[in-house]
Amino acid sequence: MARPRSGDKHKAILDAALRICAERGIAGAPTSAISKAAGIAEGSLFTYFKTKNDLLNELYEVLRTEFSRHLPDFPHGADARARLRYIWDRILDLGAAHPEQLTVLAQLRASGKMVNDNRAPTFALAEVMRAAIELTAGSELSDLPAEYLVLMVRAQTEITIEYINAHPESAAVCRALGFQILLKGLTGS
Amino acid sequence: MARPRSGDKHKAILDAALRICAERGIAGAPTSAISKAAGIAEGSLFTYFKTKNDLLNELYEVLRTEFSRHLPDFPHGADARARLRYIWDRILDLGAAHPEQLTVLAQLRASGKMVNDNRAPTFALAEVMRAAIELTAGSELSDLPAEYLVLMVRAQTEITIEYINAHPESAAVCRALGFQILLKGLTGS
Amino acid sequence: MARPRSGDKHKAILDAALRICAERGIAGAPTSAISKAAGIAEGSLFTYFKTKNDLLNELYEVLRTEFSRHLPDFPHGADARARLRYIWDRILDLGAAHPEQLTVLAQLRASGKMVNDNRAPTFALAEVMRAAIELTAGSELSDLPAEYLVLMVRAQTEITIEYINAHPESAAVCRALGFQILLKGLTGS
Amino acid sequence: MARPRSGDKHKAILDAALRICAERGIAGAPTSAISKAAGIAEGSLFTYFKTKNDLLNELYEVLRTEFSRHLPDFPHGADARARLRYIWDRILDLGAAHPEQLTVLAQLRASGKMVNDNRAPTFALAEVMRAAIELTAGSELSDLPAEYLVLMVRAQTEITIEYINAHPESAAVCRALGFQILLKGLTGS
DNA sequence: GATGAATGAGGCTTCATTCAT
DNA sequence: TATGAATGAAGCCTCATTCAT
Repeated sequence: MARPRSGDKHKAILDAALRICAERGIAGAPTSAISKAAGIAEGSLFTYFKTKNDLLNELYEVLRTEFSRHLPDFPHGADARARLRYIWDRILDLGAAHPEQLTVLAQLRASGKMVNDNRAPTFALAEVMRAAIELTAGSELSDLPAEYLVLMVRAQTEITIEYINAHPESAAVCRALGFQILLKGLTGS
Repeated sequence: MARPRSGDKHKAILDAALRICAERGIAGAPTSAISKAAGIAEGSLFTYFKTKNDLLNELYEVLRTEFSRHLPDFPHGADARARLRYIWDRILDLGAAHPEQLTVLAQLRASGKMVNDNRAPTFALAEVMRAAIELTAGSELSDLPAEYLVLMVRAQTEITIEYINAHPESAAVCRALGFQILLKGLTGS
Repeated sequence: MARPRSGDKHKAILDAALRICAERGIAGAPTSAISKAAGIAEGSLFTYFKTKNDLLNELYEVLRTEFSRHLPDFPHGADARARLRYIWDRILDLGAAHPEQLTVLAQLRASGKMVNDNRAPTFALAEVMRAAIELTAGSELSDLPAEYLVLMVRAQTEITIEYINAHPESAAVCRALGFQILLKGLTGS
Repeated sequence: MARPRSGDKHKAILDAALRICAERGIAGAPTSAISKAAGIAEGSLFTYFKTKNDLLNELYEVLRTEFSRHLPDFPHGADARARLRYIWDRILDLGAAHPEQLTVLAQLRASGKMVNDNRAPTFALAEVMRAAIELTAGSELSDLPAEYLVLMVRAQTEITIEYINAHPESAAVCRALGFQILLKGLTGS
């Protein structure tokens, strides 16, 4: 683990925090362990983040946001179903490749320490919302707040990932049929 | 002959733990605060629970289980839809009446400290599973593991409660249409 | 371990204390463990001994004294050498049979908590002193305080037991030659 | 770059531990008292010693070893009797000057918590052994394990110091005649 | 007398944060 | 800016002792 060059320390700390939190839980992630994993001195961490809580908040934001960066060939022109499916697949891919990211995201969300000052929705979230609105348009479901629908989609993907990680042999079925349930729920077909 | 170990005190500690954890998060719930809230001395807590973790585990079990106790007039004879709806309603009721219980349950689940030695499913969980199986019978969805379906229902109820607590004005819509989505997802109608 | 009959509780506690102290050291011998080992309730211990320190002091006294009870056929008429040898042998016997007793005695002595209100010497100690005085009579060594000689004999037996317990194969040599050293030291022959 | 870990502080802690243990016994030496006596914060103690037991072990090693450092003009060329006498005198000197060191050493030895991973014998111990071997050579006593003889010499010095500290007026006699006993024991003359 | 729950003062240790170097 | 020693407030837990039953 080469010591990262000076400008990247900020990122190195976030990476280290992610790793440690994933391995040992937020409660088991002292700043000392994080700075060690980041290859810096204990005190240096506080040059980059004023408090541990600031670090955690930024980590939360990064994790929340980062996903949207990995949607290069999003099918902008396709229909709502296809666009939702695309995001569904990418999230499941991420869940398989980096389960820690989602684990930690969930832990941070549950910790009740996140500031959450009505941040801008990420690209993915915005797209999920658009798709959900389109899919429910015209039916009674259009009475539902769009944010509620977004929460629902997120919950569905999260438990699908959780289940797949615990039972990898069911990955294919859950991916396919999990989406089908989601879609039928929203469209009735 | 001696002062008997008090069942009340046992319960008082669990109640206090629930309250403190709900208010300040698990991490912000020192045993000192819990015992104080329970009206006992710091050391006494350890007469009833050998370690803090034991207390948390028992709290988890209680919360997990307790819900099933409040289903007096469960419609055993009704069809799957009605039975699922009954449970859906009761959970939402609980979420409205005691949001802490579900908050803390989620926190404990996320903490990764629960022993979870393949405990028997609660009555409610078992019924959800039965209903889900009946509802998906005959369709492709019957290929899905029943546990996955249960996770899904739980996730759906949780986010519904979360949303309602944040936006009480949408309570009615979310309760009705949230269930409709769930049902359509499972049955396609 | 049958619960001892009421009158023997005092002794049961002392026995238990001896056992626990030997196994886990004085520091690792909480009153709770002692009372449990004695088959009584935690609080009952304090019916028999006002404080833990009192118990320890009495245990000390018992251990110190008890040895003298097991000298039934002490050769009162024999010469100093034979009498000293008799005691030497009996102490080594005890050290082999009940190493805990001496271990704990040493620990208690080192703890610095013993009251030690110039207690009467035990029979054995008194005999050691008489023998030592006789053996050194007429030589320069008679200038030494008799108590010093007693300490010396005790030290010699203690380390002999310690060594034998650690290296049982040397038991015979140490017993024989250890005594020879002691005797030559005192008499020069 | 940072405040360097201070060798002084390391030593100050050991000194403080020695002092407190001597005054109040190991059991009466909380880390809080030690750090206070060392003039540092409670937490700082653990910068220098990972656990209290580590501190105690190192203290033990220091005490065990340190004595050998104060034998500047050891008479390497002299005969066994003279060399043994030299060490005997130095130990008694130490016992008079720093009785705590030997008290605590004995306490630590008795505590049963020392790691004692077959450490190299100190210079003094090695010399005692050599002298004892020379002195007993040719007699039956040469059948005795050398370690036993070392234990014996140590025991003899310890009780001599103990007695002298309790009865300073006998210092001269005990020093002279105590050694004479030791020597006669080993050589028979 | 016997019981064991109750007490609360400490004990050891961890940790976020500060600050001298 | 980087470092890591220093800090001291908690945190969890143990334990001698008391006291209601």
